[in-house]
Formats: sequence, structure tokens, C-alpha cells
Amino acid sequence: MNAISTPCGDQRAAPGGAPPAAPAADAHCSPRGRGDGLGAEAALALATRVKALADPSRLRLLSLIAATPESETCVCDLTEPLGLGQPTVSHHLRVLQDAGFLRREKRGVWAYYSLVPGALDDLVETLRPLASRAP
Amino acid sequence: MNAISTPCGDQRAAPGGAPPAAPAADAHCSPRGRGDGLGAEAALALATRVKALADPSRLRLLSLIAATPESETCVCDLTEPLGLGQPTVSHHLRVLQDAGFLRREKRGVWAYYSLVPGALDDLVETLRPLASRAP
DNA sequence: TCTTCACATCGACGCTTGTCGATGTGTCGA
DNA sequence: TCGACACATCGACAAGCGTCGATGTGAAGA
Repeated sequence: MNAISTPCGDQRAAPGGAPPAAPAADAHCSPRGRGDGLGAEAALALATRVKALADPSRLRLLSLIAATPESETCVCDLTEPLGLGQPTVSHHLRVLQDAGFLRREKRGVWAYYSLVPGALDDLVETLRPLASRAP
Repeated sequence: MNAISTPCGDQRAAPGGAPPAAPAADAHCSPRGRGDGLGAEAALALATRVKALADPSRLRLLSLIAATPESETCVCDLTEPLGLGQPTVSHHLRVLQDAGFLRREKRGVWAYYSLVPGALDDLVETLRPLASRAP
């Protein structure tokens, strides 16, 4: 609905002609366009997973669960060190579970949360190609 | 201001006594408390950096810049493939710059953004200890 | 059967964030 | 000196998100 036209969409008519030390000297706004990098869908999917980690409470939750001997913890062990209410902790655990980082197992009255083994490593490997791929 | 008391703060008086196959059988709510895992400040600092990546537009920006031969791009090359307005792209670039992922260099009229070499790798290495440290 | 407990879900509230149009700033050619 | 251009900043708006208290759900002991 808002397809505004970018200033570089037309022929380049900048005052400088071409920037002094541009990488591609005479092809400043090279029309390589879309196709490089992440697509819109891939970026959205990746951002959804990253967003699940973009909260200090959730990072601490993962850290607390990872620090447990068997890497599994019940909810009542997590509310106190975080200083948050039980509904809030339950909400964060659900976000992490929906993002694929945690697994829930109900035993009796308690619910045990444990790390999904390769989930965080998988995210890290997806993120790494964004680092500089310079020669 | 809201230090609510968690249910496990007192002596355990649950119906099951101890869960069937709990990791620590008789020390369910072991008072190891705070000290493990990330501290509140470390979690906040890490979440701030992760939050800068938790947006599809910013992930695509990083991807586009990384895909450039010299890993540096001017703003006018980024608005069109993202389909966003110039102020919005400028805002996202600033967020990535403030988080330490991008560097800005002004040459003439143009502003060139380039990846900060070890920034993303550093984040990845900070994130990795959260993965399962099981033996 | 009734009570108690651990946990999930539901609304609600306030703050943050992504996006936009409008405008300001600095540079360069005419 | 003036105009055109690239980019940054500002103010505003809607949507999303984190947090809470209140309530629902299922399991286990009395």
C-alpha cells in the first residue's frame, strides 16, 4: 500500500557523479536488486527465532536451565532467581518452547523444561553467514 | 516494588512429596538460587545486542551489506530491495550501528555502512555457552 | 469427596518499537 | 550564490510485547 519510490530508482544524477572511492566505480546503484542475501521469508523466520532470545528474562531462563545438572528444571525453581511472577515465567517458557529452544515434560504435578539439544547451535549456524564473508 | 513471594520459597509441602524421577530426588527446590547462569546485567547487555538482530528488516540489511564485494554499501542501495522508506532504513542502520554491528563512513554526499569484523562472531560465541553443556 | 498444590490461561495495563511524512543538515556542481 | 541531492532527525501513530492479578485445570493426599 505504500510503495514509495526510492531516490535511486532512476538514473543516477547525483552532484558527485560517482563517489570518490566507491567499490563499484561507475555502477553506484547497481541493479542487482533482490536475490542476494536473505529473502523476506527467510529473514522473517530467522527474526522470529532471534526475537525469542531478545529478552533478558528469557536469556536467564535458558542459562538457568542449562546450568542444571540434567539440564531440566521445574517452573518453581525459576520464579525465585528471576524475581518474576509465576504467570510471567510461564509465559516466557512458552515463548522459548514455541521457538523450539525448550521442551516441556509433565511429570505428576510438576512440569520440567529442558533444552532442545541442537536448537541454539542451529540458530548460531544460521546467523554466522551474516558475518563478513570478505576474502 | 513488586517482590512477590514465590510458592517454592517456603518448605516444600507438595502432594507428591518428591517427583518420581527428579534429578535431585529429595532436594527439589534446591536453594542454589542466584549465582548460576547469567546475571541480570549480563543478560540485559546480551539481550540488547540480540534485540538489534531480532527484526527481519535489520537481518536483511546485514545480509545485503555482507553480500557486497567490499562489504560496504550506501543507504540508497538498501531502500529499494527492502521496500522501506529512506528514514526507516536510516533508523535500522542506526540501531545496528549502536549495537556495534555496523560502522558508518561518510564519503562526500554518501554514507557507507560496513560490517564490524568480529562483532557478530563475538555475539555468537557469547550465545553458545547457553547451549546444552551436558557431558 | 474435598482440599491443596503446580502450572497454564485470560484480560488488562503501560511501555517499547517499527513505520511513516515532514523537515533539517551538509556536500557538490552550475 | 543557489539549487539539487543523500542522508539524519523529529514528531506521531499503530502494533507488539512484558508484566501483572485473577482464574481455570489437572493431579495427588487427607
